[in-house]
Amino acid sequence: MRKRSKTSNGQRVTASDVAERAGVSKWTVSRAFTEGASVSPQARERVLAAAAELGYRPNLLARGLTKHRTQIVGLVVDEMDNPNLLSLINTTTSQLQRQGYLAMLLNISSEHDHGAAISLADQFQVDGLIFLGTVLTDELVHLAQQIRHIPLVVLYRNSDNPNIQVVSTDGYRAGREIAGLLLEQEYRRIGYMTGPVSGSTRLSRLDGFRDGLAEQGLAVDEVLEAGHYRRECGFRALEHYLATTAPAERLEALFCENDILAIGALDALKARGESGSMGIVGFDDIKQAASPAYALTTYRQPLESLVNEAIRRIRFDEAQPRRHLLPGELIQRDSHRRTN
Amino acid sequence: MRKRSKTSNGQRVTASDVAERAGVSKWTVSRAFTEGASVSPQARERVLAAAAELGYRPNLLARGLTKHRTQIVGLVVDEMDNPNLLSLINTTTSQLQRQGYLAMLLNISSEHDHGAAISLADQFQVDGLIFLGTVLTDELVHLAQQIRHIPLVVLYRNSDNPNIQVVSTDGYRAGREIAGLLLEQEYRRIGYMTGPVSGSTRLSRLDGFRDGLAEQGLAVDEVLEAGHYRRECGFRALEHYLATTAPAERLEALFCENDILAIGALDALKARGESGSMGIVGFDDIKQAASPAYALTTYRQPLESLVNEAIRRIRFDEAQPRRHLLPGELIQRDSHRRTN
DNA sequence: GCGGGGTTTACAACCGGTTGCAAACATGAT
DNA sequence: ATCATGTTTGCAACCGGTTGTAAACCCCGC
Repeated sequence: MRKRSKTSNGQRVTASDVAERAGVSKWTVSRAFTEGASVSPQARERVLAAAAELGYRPNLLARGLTKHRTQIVGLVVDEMDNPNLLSLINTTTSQLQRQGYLAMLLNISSEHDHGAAISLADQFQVDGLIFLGTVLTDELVHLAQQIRHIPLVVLYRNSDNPNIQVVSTDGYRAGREIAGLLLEQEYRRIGYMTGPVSGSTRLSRLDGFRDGLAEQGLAVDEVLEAGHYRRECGFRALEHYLATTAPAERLEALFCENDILAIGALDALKARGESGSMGIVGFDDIKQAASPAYALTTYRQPLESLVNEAIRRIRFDEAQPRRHLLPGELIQRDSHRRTN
Repeated sequence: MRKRSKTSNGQRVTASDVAERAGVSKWTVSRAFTEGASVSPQARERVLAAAAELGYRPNLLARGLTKHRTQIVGLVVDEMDNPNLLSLINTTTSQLQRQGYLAMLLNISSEHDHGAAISLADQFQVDGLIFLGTVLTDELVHLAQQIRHIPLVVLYRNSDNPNIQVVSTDGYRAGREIAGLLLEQEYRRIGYMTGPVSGSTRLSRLDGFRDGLAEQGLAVDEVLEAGHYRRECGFRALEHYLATTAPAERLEALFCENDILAIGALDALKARGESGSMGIVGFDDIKQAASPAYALTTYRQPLESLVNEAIRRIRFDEAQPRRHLLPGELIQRDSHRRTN
């Protein structure tokens, strides 16, 4: 038995096969598939027809080899236990696909393979790397930068490393907008609930919030520390606060760093039968936020735009690293309003 | 300015560069990097040294082109809103990476690109496709099978399509084991809580459970329908049951299809101050299950083994499609025991 | 009928590896 | 010293595309 005769019995249909079928040479086939190439309309027509009949689909490895561009983006992901991450992965990948890119998932969360994974991605000639909600160690950045000149983008997070591209939601602006919203409601005693203290995510958001309040001569009265981005943590933090603070002295409104925390907070109010006694605002606009049980007022990050911007930066590999902050959208539901 | 002189100034270090440095020919370099090739130890030594000095890393596109194997596995994912999926993606990708594979994430959840995504994966010559918790339409299977001969594996789910490889936890066996556990506790009135009725996942689990109980002459007394795999749904389902059933007639034990539901159920008991009045068993062993607040007895799926089996099937492309069911592990904590 | 300008197309070389083949070499037995 | 055997190594060809160049072609005006 022979090994795959070129034309007929072999599984793979190559450009040469199409060429033969269409009565042209394989170079013409290649040109027929590239946008601005000089091919006569009728030649292209014939090629495309032949390709369709034979079910030809170009081998992207071969193409990548010559073009030095693969349309693959490495998605470096950490913290695989953060449920919020899933929605980020979701929008990122689907947006990438829509733009003709494919995502190679590099899971950094387990053990020490940080270097190995990135190196592997490099060997596959990825067009760029997107870091998704990763705690981006300097080691990691260094690693990625020295390997080859791969465009790096940190998405959704704010890295303070100045050598790296950042595409993220403008937290400062969001904080201000939310401050404005709460001031409209004429709250005076206003608080903030924070998750893990590490994230620089928090900083800009809280800064903007502070500055927004300050414009009206107000300040953040109380910062509640929830510890983690988990419903129970938000629940307990507010529960504890309510239990230890006299009603007259309580906060009138609370901006939570995160929808998860906000929902915990709403649950805590409900559990004490005090729903509506405190205006609550979250951040992210997760699915549950829209449920009528919560009707959580929150701030939606412009996920699609963020991804597209990241892709743009990979595609054109902007010269000097710069952070790009996009505004999100305030989603007004009911939870920020007084109802009693 | 010239375009990348081959050896020195060009970014990319190729096998030829290494060859020159090591004083051998590039073919020897290639052989030094393949496992069972015939190369003299000292030649390999020199090549490896030169490669290390130059920072050579083989171009995997080129390798894939000739070897017809890429070490890339397409991970077809749907239902991107199922939080359980994240942990599946996590273990799957990290296990793949550990085995030298890379995962290309194909997000099917949005719109109509089912075909496009799979076709794209094919063009990248993926070694196989793994369907992860996907509602696997026949159209999808057909599509994937006709394109090229790509090994397909459905992971974690039980497809009833006989033309397709399935690697999954043995739900029937799990059901029996759990039945056995509950019988050991001498419960008589035993129930089952189900999520969406569609999944064939459920069937085998419930079948095994039924058969296990039947061995002792018992049956499933009550099937509670929670609707979705969400905590609130489990909560409400049990809450409603408790509210409408006289204490004397209540179930003594309840096997929930899912830890999420089980946790909802535990919360419902707690909310009524009846914690410990009903033995609860879940399925999956999610993180929360281990928390002392729940101490949920559950059944852990052998995730690593499942992935490895899937990889094995992709690598060796088993001839006839067959389903492969692996046993999981019963995790006994406290929630299945009587405490009052 | 011929030469000039613009398109199309064929060709060769290449991207960066792998692999079958045969020559070169080393080894040990006779 | 000779030969059979086994191991290394160099070479050419190839994987399936792309791209620069040069030849072939077309249309047109002179």
